[in-house]
Amino acid sequence: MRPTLQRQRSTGRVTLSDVARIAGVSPITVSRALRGERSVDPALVERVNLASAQLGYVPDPAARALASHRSNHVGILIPLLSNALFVDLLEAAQRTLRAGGFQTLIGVTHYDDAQEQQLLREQLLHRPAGLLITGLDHNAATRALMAQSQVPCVHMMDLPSITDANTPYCVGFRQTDAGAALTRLLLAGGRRRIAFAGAQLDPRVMQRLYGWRLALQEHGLYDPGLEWLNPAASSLALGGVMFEQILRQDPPVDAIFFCNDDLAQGALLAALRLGIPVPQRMAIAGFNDLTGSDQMLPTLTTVRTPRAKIGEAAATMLVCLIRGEAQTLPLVDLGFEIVQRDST
Amino acid sequence: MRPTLQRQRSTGRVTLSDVARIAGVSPITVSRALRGERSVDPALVERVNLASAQLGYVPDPAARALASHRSNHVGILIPLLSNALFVDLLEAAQRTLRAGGFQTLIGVTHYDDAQEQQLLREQLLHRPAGLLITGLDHNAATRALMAQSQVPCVHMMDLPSITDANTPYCVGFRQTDAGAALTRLLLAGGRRRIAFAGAQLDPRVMQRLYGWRLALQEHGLYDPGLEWLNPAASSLALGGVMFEQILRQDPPVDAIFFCNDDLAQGALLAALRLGIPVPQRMAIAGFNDLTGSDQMLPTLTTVRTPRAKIGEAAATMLVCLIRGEAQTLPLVDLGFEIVQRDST
DNA sequence: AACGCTTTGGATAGCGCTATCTTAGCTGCC
DNA sequence: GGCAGCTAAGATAGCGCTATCCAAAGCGTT
Repeated sequence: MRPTLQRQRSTGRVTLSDVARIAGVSPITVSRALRGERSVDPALVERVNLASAQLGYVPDPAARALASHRSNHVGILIPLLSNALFVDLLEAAQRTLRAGGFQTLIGVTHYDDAQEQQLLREQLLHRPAGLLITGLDHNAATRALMAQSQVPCVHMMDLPSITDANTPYCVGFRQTDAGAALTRLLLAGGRRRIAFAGAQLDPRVMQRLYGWRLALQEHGLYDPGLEWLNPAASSLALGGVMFEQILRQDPPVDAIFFCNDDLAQGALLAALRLGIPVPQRMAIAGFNDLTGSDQMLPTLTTVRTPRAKIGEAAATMLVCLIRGEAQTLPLVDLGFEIVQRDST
Repeated sequence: MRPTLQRQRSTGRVTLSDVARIAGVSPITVSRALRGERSVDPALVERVNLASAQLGYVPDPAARALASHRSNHVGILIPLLSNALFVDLLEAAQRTLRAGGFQTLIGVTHYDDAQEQQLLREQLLHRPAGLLITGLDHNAATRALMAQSQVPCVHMMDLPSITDANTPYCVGFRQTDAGAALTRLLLAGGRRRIAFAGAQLDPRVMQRLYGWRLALQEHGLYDPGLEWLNPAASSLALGGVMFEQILRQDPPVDAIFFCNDDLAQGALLAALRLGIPVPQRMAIAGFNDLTGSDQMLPTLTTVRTPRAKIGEAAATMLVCLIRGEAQTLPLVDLGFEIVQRDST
């Protein structure tokens, strides 16, 4: 003979039903009142809020996810954590999502398609409310997973070159334009043999490369020999190595556009080590305006990219999509800013 | 008249029951077979695995969490993402946890107790299987939350100075010893007025400070005026500023121990800018051996900290705790390594 | 007055799993 | 041989929510 029949497996947790009992309404009304779903009599909403606050009720995310087939998770996929660029993106996005009541699931793809797909699969298991993903180029399997899942998705950093009816939601800036703008600055400074030094060779680097190419072609100064591409990961050390290589090129190069600031910083340090005067013998420019670029000797000319803004805007857009609120344009271009310093 | 009565709200998902039907056993047996719980006839396990593979069954984490009161989430709390130290820690931990089938929830506390508590609270809502937390000092409310939740927890980076019966699980190294060891290296190099430059002033910085103090006191060279502490966040720029301040101190300082490599790197750049010869006029040492320290001019003497190993070992230990497997010692000391380069 | 239409609250029935209890079968032991 | 003592499989009952259907009430229309 059991002592209590009502509470067989009580876990001590405050549930919706407890709130309903105190508020004197049915559980489903509490559910609707707290979610703001449908229209509920304001007086009842008030009573529910009171009861909920009184009991310290907090909804159970697992139960919600099970019943509604949607969790409060948002999956974020970024290529690396070792590049400060993505860390800034991530932090801004996470802060914004958290304010909206979402938990983020972070996946680091290391620029590996198979990894990306696997991470996405794991995130989708949790039936996320939304997805935030870096870049626009993903392999067919990944795209199929996203499409099948029906989960709202915002892409960060890149913008598509052509826009049509089914343009995905994107927040970023035009990498190609930024690459061309920086190159034009170097040209305006009188440089004629401007090398492009790229590492990692992800899609964004390639777009900067195209921008550089375009700007040089405009002036009839393009030479394929000026393209220095290395698929290895970007780093200070690699920047130094590439600098030494490019320095030896003949006919001599008079400026280098490094695809990322860490490479450029490494090049500046190598120049110091070798006693090469920058910018006299060689102008050096980077990309992203990472930490330390304003501290280098000489200070580094670069492109300031609005990565924190991108993270925030993408998260804000995603929250709107999830809530089904009025949509702005699917494309948000946050631009970039050339920062001219002493290295050019 | 409904066409089918069996499947009223079918979601198309492959469920445990589907697997059970194919395997010819009851759903609960499938559950047990897949989790390896209790003893299930090997022949049945085989049949279940076959059926499961055939249907492509994947358990629903939300349903599991709801029924068992435990999710496959692991909460990770770290202070910052802007310090490469924590990024390395995080990546290693996340990789290890993912391999064990766990999803990580990442919280960035920004060294703010209230934030930390709030983040922990949000993570606990998801009934995590475990927690990974940076450091040992947390305020009473945070500690109470962790204790109440009964969730296994491993602390990263620091080790407690005294160990007793209820020592928490910790993986790290002795910050104090590392601070003292680096200071002794400077002393062995003939330096007599060694300043300590600290920023952020988190517990680990303070422990390095104590180590520095101990080493100087051993030689009767301790002087409170040599302590330069700034609560601002660590950065290259701040390192430059602190270097200039310390440079003007009288009687003159002949070596500076910076609590983190970014400060030391900033100092090296400032020295270049000001034409101060390093290490002749001033020896400079850092901490953590971050990216770029081996590229600086001169290259930076520092302490290499095993952060990736710590992340991995802590995650491994946590997985053991979660699974209730045989436990190693609660304390794992992974040591550190002095890296002597040209700046001292 | 009868009819549809909209609005709002509630009853019901799960979501897909696992905790818990029960039962069937199989020892061993006097 | 009968019964405690165990083991392995299954039946049952939720975990804490929300989707869906239903009913009652309000209200304008012809």
